[in-house]
Amino acid sequence: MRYSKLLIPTTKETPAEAEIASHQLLLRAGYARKVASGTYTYLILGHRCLQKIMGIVKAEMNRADAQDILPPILQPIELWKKTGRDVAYGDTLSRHIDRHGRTNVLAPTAEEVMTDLIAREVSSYKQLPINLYQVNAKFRDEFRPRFGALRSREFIMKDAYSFDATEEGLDKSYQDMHDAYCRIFEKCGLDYVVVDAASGEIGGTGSQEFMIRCDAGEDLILSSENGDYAANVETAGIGTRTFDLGGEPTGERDLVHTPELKTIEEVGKFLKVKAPNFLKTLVFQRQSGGWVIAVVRGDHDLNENKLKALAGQDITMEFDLAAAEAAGFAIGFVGPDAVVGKDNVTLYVDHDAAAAQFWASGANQVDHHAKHFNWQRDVVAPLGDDAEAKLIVADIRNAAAGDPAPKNDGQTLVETHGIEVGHIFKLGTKYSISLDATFLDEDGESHPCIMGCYGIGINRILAGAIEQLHDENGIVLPMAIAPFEVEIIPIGNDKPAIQEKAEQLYADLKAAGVDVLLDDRDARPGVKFKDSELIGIPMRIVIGERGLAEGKLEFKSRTGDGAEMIDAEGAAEVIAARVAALR
RNA sequence: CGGAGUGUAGCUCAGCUUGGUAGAGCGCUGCGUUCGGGACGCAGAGGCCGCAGGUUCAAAUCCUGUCACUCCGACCA
Repeated sequence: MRYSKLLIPTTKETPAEAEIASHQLLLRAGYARKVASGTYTYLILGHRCLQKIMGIVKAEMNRADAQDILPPILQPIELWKKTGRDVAYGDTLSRHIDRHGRTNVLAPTAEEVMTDLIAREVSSYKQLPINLYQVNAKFRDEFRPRFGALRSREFIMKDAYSFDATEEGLDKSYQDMHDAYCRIFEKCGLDYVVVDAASGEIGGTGSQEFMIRCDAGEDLILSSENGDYAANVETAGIGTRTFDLGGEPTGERDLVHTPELKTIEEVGKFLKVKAPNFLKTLVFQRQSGGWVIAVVRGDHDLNENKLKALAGQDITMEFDLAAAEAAGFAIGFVGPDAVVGKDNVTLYVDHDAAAAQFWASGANQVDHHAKHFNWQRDVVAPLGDDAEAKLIVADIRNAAAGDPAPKNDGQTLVETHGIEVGHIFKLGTKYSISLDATFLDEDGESHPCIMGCYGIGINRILAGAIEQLHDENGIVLPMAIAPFEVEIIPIGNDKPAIQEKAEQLYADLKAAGVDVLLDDRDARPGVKFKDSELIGIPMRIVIGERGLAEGKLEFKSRTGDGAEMIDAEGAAEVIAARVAALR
């Protein structure tokens, strides 16, 4: 295509609204423009990129025998009521009432409509397994869209849904998708990592995320130093740790008046106690009755997934304050010994909080904290025979850098940030049961389909690629996903020989199947060079008077340092071969 | 939804404290010079100072409300 005909509004200045590199560069390089918070128009460069990514994704999905279909974005809410996700999704689910008063939703994902299709059309095990996918706009009314294409309200997602007759079938479908995803991200030229993930409310037995490593990523990844283990902090385990609840007190309990001080930071400053010497005590109410107290060290964060896995899913921190007070909890000032003397309360303590050392904690009195808390004296002894049932030491916190790796292989966990670009789940039968997607087996018995779902954020790949691959001059996209593969820059618009050579090379490269951009603008060379680097075209051919006099063209790779002179004669073939080698 | 901040030319911003005819740089248009790393000169176009009230002889500037956007947090597949 000809640069002069395209809308590529590059800017020298960085737009004030963009904080992170990918957002800034998407705007500066003229890839996209914002329409409203969390919604963007992708211009020619951005759109071509997205199409390249979609092409790779579709090719690999098709290769894995998944089929590309096109369900509607606007869906009747009745489908969502069947699975209860009209409620579970909350306000993130965008609703719309049509002229007849029917409520529709803008689909944030497509389990319902896909499963419903299978329920209607598939009835025999002979038709399974089957894998349906779409690449389509998705809408999530995020509380807080941010970071440009990283978290937008409207975005393009590839989502696939597998339906199997057996668990073994699901395992295979899942593994096939896992392998396809690896190929996709490799083809896109990205540094990615597969991590264990929490399957959360969606349920199921297995879940992995595909992360692009970069500092701007919203997710925290914990991995062992040798890479044998990697997991999202939501689910990352911790290796074996020791604990000791039996040590001697460090001193008499010392009550301190700490009015209006609630956070560890505030109280710590006031008491001159560092966070690792604090016990953080959190109270949960069990919906079926009773209470759960969780204790972690002040510098650690509770992991609700882990706690719920141990204590039950029906516990919540959103309880009525009056009820908590009635039960004897001085919310904001609770200490571990709040368990003493109460029925129907269970205490969960993280290993690192279960130590015999100096502790400061809440004092179980409004506006008071206590120094010299001691497990043996203040909790274990008073509980007596109840201790075994009511005091449980377990891993209930987020893993952090420096923790032992879960495999207990001597490795230590390190933290990195990542952008989640893909997520695969073993769903099981949750959706097939509620939408009645059943099949008859060989014996004529009816069973719900066993499902998996597999998502890829197309826009996030673009944003993540830019985040990962850019330099001080602009975007540096890999050949496979760049909007154009080669850019031709003629120097000297008034020189017929140069014009002619540029036109000829442009035509030859197009004929050779190369995506080529000809910068035919009447602009100074410096402007063309700067724009070329900013928009990140992988290969650049400069046609200038000096080189042409010797029958040469200048070839430069966006990633390489120097330029190289190549023969003008037969240049198209040489360049086309180099492009092909990097696709 | 809680906290913080910003809305002035297409973009980046100054002006606001102390009210008195709307500013700069970049970009854009025309002419000329220039032409291998974001050129230069001259001449121009372009703003209801987010919106609505209020105070005042007079509001970009002070007050109230409102909307939008950004960041931190919470939430979330």
